[in-house]
Amino acid sequence: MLMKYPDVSQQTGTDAGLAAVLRMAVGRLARRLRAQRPDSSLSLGQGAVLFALARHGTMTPGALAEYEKVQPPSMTRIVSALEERGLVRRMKHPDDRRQQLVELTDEGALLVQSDQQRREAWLTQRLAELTREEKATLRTAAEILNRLSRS
Amino acid sequence: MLMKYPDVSQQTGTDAGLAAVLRMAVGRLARRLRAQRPDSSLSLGQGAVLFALARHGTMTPGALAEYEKVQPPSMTRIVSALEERGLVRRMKHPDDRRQQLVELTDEGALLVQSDQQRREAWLTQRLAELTREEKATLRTAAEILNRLSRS
DNA sequence: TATTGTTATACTCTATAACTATA
DNA sequence: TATAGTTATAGAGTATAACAATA
Repeated sequence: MLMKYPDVSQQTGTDAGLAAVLRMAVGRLARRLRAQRPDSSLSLGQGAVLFALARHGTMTPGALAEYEKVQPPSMTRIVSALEERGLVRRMKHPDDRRQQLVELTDEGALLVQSDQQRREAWLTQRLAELTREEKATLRTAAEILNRLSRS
Repeated sequence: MLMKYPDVSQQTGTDAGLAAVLRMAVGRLARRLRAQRPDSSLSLGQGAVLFALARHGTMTPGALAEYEKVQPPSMTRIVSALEERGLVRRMKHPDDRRQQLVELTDEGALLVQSDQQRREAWLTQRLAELTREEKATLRTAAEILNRLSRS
């Protein structure tokens, strides 16, 4: 193989090199996941919001936007799309009428539970081919990546 | 905290649960990285292509599309954008005139080298706050993620 | 006929700026 | 005045379908 430039694996010893490799890996997998997503299912952002609501209960649109690292208008669109599909419900905040509370409907909760396996089918299949150690690495890595995203 | 539904961390014991968590983590970090990218710099896809060319030398557009998991028309756009900026050069394939070979220009190679740290600055900063063990985990995880994307 | 790559077109997702309602 | 959320608009990135050139 022609190697005009130093092998990048040597660059992962530095934070900057690791950042480069990680950025590529994350970008490539995100594109791959998007391609695998069935038409009938949810977008990456919609799925993440349902997931967050399942974890945290009701949240305001603003809190969801901050949590998912998108701007408020983007969250408006995501929540509106979910509401049109009957998966979430917007309620008035009891104390502050500027705010809203977003909550899963029964249908939304069901989708989170029952659709999760189906939506992750491709990735689940790939994961099944990994060793226990590799899966443990990814489990730990996922937590670290979430921490990075939130900082 | 209101917990209407089981904590997802309990679900990571299964491949499907890990797939769900990993998909969220990757999607969120990809959005975050996109937001951090400076205007003057390259898109995620453009950067990945320059990176691949630096690693593998010349590649055909088709090979690049397959490697980066995008459709050929998308790769045409990416390569055209890079060529307009003088970062890559398209050459005729010596044996098959239907094909082309894409190669880094000197300017492109320089950008890969010198711009890498700058483009990953935000992520590098975040990585610096991690322990050695956590960084080692991410290094290993990046390799696994790349393998997943290619399978 | 099959393959490589491009052009044409449309869709999805996101952001910034301006606006409304409430505090 | 400041804050929460929405609407309007634009930009980036991707895909599918149709096409051109070559094998």
